[in-house]
Amino acid sequence: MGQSNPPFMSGVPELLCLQVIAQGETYGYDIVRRIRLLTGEAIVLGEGVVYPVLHSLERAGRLKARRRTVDGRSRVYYRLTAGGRKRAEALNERWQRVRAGMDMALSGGGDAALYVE
Amino acid sequence: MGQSNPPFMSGVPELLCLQVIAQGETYGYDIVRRIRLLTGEAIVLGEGVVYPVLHSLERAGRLKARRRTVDGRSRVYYRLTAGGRKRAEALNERWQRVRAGMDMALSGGGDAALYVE
DNA sequence: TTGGAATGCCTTGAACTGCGAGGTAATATA
DNA sequence: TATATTACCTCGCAGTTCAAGGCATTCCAA
Repeated sequence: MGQSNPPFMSGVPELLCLQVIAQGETYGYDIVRRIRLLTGEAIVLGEGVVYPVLHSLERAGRLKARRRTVDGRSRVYYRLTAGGRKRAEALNERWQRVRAGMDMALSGGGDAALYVE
Repeated sequence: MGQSNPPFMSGVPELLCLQVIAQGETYGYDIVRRIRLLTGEAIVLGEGVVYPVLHSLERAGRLKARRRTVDGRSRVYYRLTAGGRKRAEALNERWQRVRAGMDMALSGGGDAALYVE
C-alpha cells in the first residue's frame, strides 16, 4: 500500500562508496578510511554503514566482488560494473541538484533588515 | 550508553525553515511553498515535514509564534529568536562542511596527494 | 612471548529522520 | 452548491544511518 519515496537527502553513502571504487578496485575497510580522508573528516562513515551498502550494491549487480589475499591479508575487493557506473552518475546528478537547491536557498542573505522594499 | 549521534546528513529541513523565516516573519503553509520555490523544486518538503520542525523549533525556544488574522485568514506567524539565529548559523556551517566534503570526494580525478597520511 | 593495536570482515537492534496519508475547518471560486 | 485552495495539525510507517558488538588474523612493542 503505502509506497513512500526515499528521503530526499539519502543515497550519499552509496554515492561515496561508488565514487571511491570508481577510482580503482578496493575493499571495504579501505573505503571507510578513504571516505574519511577524501572528505577531510567532514564525512565519517563507519563500517556499519559501508559494509551493508557494499552488499546491497553487489546484490543489485552494481559491484563485482572477488576475494584476494594481499600481503597475507584476505580481503574482498570490489570493482564497478556498467550498472554501477550508471548508478553513480544518477546519484551524482541527484546530489548536484540538491546541492544547487541549497545554494539558492542559502544565498539569500539571512538578515531581513537588509531588504528594504 | 544508548546515545547515538544524529545522521550526518540531517538538519536540512530545519535549516531551510530557519533560513526562510530569517528573511521575514512567515507562517507554515507559506514556508512550504517558499522552500519549493527557493530551491527551484530541487527540494520539496511537505507539511508533514515542515510543521513538526516548526513545533520542535518553537519548543526549543528558537522560534516565537503568534497567531494573527490577515485577510480573514488565521495563521501562525513565526519569527526567529536570538537562539534561532545561532542555530541557523550552526546548521549552515555544518552543511557547508558536508558540502565541501562532498565536493572534494566527487571532484576526485587524480590527486593521490589527498590521502597521504 | 605475550598482549594490545591494527587490519579486515560481518550483523544486529535501535534511533532517527523524513514522508505520505489523513483529518479538520475556513474561505474563495465556479 | 460543489470543489479547490488556504491553513493548521498528527499518526504511524518506511528507509537510513548508527553504535556496538563479535570474530579472526597479523603486526609490533614490551
